[in-house]
Amino acid sequence: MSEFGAAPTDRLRSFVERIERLEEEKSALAADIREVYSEAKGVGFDVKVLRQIVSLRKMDQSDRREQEELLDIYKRALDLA
Amino acid sequence: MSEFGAAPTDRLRSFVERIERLEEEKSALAADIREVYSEAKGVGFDVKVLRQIVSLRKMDQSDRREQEELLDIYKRALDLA
Amino acid sequence: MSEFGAAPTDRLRSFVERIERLEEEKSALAADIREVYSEAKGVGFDVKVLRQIVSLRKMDQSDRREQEELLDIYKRALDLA
Amino acid sequence: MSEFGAAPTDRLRSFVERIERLEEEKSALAADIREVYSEAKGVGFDVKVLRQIVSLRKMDQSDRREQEELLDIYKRALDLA
DNA sequence: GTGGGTTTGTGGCACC
DNA sequence: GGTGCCACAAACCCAC
Repeated sequence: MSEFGAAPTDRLRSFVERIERLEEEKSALAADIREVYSEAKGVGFDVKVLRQIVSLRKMDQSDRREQEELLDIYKRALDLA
Repeated sequence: MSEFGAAPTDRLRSFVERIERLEEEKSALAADIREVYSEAKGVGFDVKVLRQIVSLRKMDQSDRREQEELLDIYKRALDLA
Repeated sequence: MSEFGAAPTDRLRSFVERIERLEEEKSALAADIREVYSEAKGVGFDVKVLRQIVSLRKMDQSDRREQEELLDIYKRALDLA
Repeated sequence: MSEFGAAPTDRLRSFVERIERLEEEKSALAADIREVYSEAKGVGFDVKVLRQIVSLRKMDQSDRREQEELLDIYKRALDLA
């Protein structure tokens, strides 16, 4: 069973720890975001709709238009409009 | 057709922008993480294996905790806790 | 370390196996569904929009109206309409 | 504002209905599974622990496979495969 | 462009 | 009754 020498092992450990540290920070931010949604909900905003808004604003405008237009066509075809 | 007044609109915008800012930071961290993997790859480590390592180190904790919890539940169920 | 007697152990095993069997069937159906989407895509339909349609049809009509109306209000407030 | 002709509309409707039928069956199975858990609970088993058991039995396979794959990758990396 | 993996969103569930 | 949690399913993204 081959194995790494001391130097590669140290480098490996270093990479892993850097990643773990960054992922910890990322998790903390995710928690912050959940908290903001929760706060918004607390003053009466609808969280689900809020998420839709954020998602829409993230989309390129022309893509959004296209998507909405396509949905409309499908909806009309199925009498859902 | 109802709509928001000026104050709720401002609050809404504020929430949305706070969320967007946090998500931006989160995305930046995700990019950082990708970069570390890329750097590791650059010195010869296998990214996929590296990801598995990180994942295993993360799992080892939660699995053990789960396991302990499971044991605890059994013990309590049998009045041995 | 306490443990179950023979009868409870059998019952437990029976429950677990029933669940596993049902989950297997559920997975098979999930695969079927993916296949239908794939087939629809193959003849030119947009899968994402298709999913939206299915989702909308699942919603109660009045709920759907409400949701859409609410989204509209938020969109107008943020000049996304 | 474009829209579908009669034939594409029929095809669309057909796809949607096939999906809805399959999803109905899937939901029914999900309900069955919930019912089995409920029944198990009714005779004194702990549902949460039961879920963990099912999950562990499922994981035992995939984890072992993952583990073997990981080993394989290492071996190939070291020209031992 | 396709597949895998990660992440996000939804729904059921228990607790309060 | 509602709120937080957790598990599952869907969407997204990257790498190939």
